[in-house]
Parts: sequence; C-alpha cells; structure tokens
Amino acid sequence: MKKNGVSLSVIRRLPRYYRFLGDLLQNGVGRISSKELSQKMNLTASQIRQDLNCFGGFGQQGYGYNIEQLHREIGRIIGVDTMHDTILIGAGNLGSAIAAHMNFEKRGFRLVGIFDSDPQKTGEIIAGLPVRSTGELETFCRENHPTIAILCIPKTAAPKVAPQLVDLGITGFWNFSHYDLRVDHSDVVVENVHLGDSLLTLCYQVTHNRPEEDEGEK
Amino acid sequence: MKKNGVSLSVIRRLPRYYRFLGDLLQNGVGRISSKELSQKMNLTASQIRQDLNCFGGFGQQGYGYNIEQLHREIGRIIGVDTMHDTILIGAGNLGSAIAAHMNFEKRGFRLVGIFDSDPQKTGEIIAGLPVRSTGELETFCRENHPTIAILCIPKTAAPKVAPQLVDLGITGFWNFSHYDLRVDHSDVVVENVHLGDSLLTLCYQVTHNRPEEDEGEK
DNA sequence: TAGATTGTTAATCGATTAACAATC
DNA sequence: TAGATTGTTAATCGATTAACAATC
Repeated sequence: MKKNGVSLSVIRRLPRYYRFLGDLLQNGVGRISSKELSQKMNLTASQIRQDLNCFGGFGQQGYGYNIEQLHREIGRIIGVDTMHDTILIGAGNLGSAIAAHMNFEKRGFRLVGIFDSDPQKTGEIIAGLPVRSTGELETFCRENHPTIAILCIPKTAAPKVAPQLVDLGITGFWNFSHYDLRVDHSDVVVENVHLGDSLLTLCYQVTHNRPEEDEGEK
Repeated sequence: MKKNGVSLSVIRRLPRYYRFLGDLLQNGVGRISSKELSQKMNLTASQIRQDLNCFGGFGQQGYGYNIEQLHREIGRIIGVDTMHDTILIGAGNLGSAIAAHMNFEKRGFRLVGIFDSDPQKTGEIIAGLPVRSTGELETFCRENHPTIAILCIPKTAAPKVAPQLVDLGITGFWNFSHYDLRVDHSDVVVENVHLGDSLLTLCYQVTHNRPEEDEGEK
C-alpha cells in the first residue's frame, strides 16, 4: 500500500532539485558535480547522491551529472509531463490569486473549473475560466472528470466538501484551508499548505532570534 | 549563535498545536490528555509530551493539560502577543491576496506598508493601505522602522531586494518568490514558502499513488 | 487510596553524513 | 594512465517511540 519505499523527506526535496537544475539549464550550464550542486543548494554532496540513487544512477563517475538529462529525469519522476485536470473550490482573494499566479501547466496540472458558493461571484472570469456555482459541481465533475481539487475555502467548509469531492472522483487535494485535511481513502493524496502555520513559525523565529537567554556559545 | 536548542522539527509543530488547542478552546473543551490530543492530531502521545517539555511542564499528572492555559502558553512561546511591523513587497495577485487574506494581527504581525515597482499600482488601496512606489521604500523604512518583509515578487527580484531590505532594518522575511532566499546575517530569519514545490510534491504523490510497481504487500 | 497521566529516561528507528571501492 | 566523481555501504547523528517511576 505504501509507495515504492521513497521517504517523504526525499520526495519533498525533488521539486527543489528540479527547480535548481532548471535554473542552471536556463543559464546554459551543461554539467555539474554533486559537490558543486551541494554548495549551491546548501546541503551535502552525499545527500544529493543518496537522494538521486533512490531512483537510479543518473551520473557518471569522474564527470558528474548532465544537467539537461537529470532535469528531464527528475521531471519524469515527479510526473510533470502528465496533465491532471484540476478544479478550484473557492474563488476568494486567495483562490483567485492561486488560479492566476501558479503556472499549473508547467507542473502537471490543468485548471478546468472554478467554483464558489457566493452567487455574486458566478460568471466572473478568473484565469480565463468562468466562476461556477457550487450547485454545478456534481454535474461538472460527472461530465469532465477532474481528478485534483484545490481548496481555498474556510476551514469549516473543508471537512464537508472534501468527502463529497472524493465521491465525485477527486484523488488529490491541494488544501489551503486552515484545516488539517485527512482523507481515509488510501488512494487519495493530500498536500496541506497552512500559510498560517508558516507565518507563526516565522513569528517564533523572530521572537527567539537572539534574546537574552543565550547559554554557552556565542 | 544557535537558538535555545529547540529543534526546527519541534518549532514547526508548535503552530499546529496552537491551532488545534485554539479550536478545542472555541468548542468549549476545558482539558485534554496527551493521548486524546494525539488521536485528534494524528501523532503519538509521547511526541506531544516530549515537544511540550522542551518549554516546560504544562500538564498535571493524572489530569492532563488545561487547554486554555496551554494555548496561552504556546502563544506566548511563539510570540503572537508581540506585534512586528511588516511591509509587503509586491502587490500582484498573490501579494494582494496575502495582504487581504491573512489574519496578521492574530499572528503577531501588523501590516504597515505595501510597495510595488509598477507605477500603475501606486495609490491603489489593498487591505486598507495605499500601494506605494518602490522609490518610497527607503524613506518609509527610515521613518517607520518595519522589521518584517513579505516578498511576493518575481524570483529574479528577490536576491536584489533582500539585502537592501536588510540594510533598512528588516530582520525577518516571509518569502513567496520562487527563489531560495538565504541571508547570511545571523540575526535575520527567513521563512520560505515555495508554493511551486508544494504543488510538485502533490504531483509526485498523485503520479505514484498506486501505480503498477507494487512489490510485496498489498 | 486507586486510577490516570504526566515528565523524563532509555530504546528504537530513520535520516544524514562519511568513507571508499568502482569506474568513467 | 591519473584524476575526478560517482554509487553504495557503513557510521553517525537526531528524532521518534516506548517504558516507567513520579505524582496529582
């Protein structure tokens, strides 16, 4: 039931590798060693080699890694080349911004529908798509079979909407509501974002930045 | 130089405790044991007790934890009761949404200025504040001494703007640009968000959800 | 007092780092 | 060939879990 044994720590680093390699590629760099890359990314060369070797040997002894090839391979591993039809639930401030701001197609997602419970919003055009009423959700899903839902709704709505969406065929959630979404279907995946928690983490770090209570080393 | 020895893993869980305890408090629950809380939060009771004991003994044997008190204590540890004056750099889709959507004051931040390099945006009102031109940034900072900056700017702009902001007294960054911000001043903290990486993580998980390659257990 | 549950130490587990033989 | 750098195994480190004595 568990994935192919690759730990979540490694998985969460893949997008970062992909991003750095993409940047290098754009800058016209052709090859790189794990050592050089480790310096750029602020981690160890060992870790890079370990991480990559979860998926296969992409390098060459004495040479390093071909950036174009490695970038392509990691993209394939992540799955960016297969498009997933995606709906957005909640077209408020944040939902609209996400719809307009994210480069979905470059990341394996195609936004195909936007829904909001506020009738005032219905018909508004966001990111080239008309906002539909929540009432249309069922029909729309039966006709268009989206598989991914982005939730930009209040936290109270999330636990109500999510199971309904699972029944309509959604198998992946990108959840921005301040609610820890957990779905018990083993074939549904959830990525919680929690901007509020991120901001509080910053708050903690600012608060404890260099306070009086320093014991030991300077 | 390092903080008071509390690991980042623990720190990142604090906001989540704070959120769950806040919800319980709102629902009128008065006390809870680490066991009950662990079930709600989907982690172990051991971990909760370990985490909390990094900061002190807030519970009582045979009883559990007083929710109101624990919530208050964690808030104090995070530092939500001290306000940090904050500026937003970049008033595009995402920046505007963040400004309007986040409940800053509940999280220890007070938004005091919004800046954008696009002259067209100047004067526009977002979250009750006028958008200012980037040219005003220096004067504004010297007069108002904000300490936190939220970056909602393109990735190419981030490495240019950040050092300038540090010089102007910024000691904390909430960074939404697709760029790994790293500041070498030991007294400046950075919280990178990376929505793109989050979306790619979802992509990976959807891709590897239940593919052919299942070896061993079902 | 008896029951429950903490705070804390010890054991386990997993993730990161180091080392090095294989090889380009 | 000699030099460089990988892939991979072994060692270390840190984080999570288990256990239990302390105590409300």
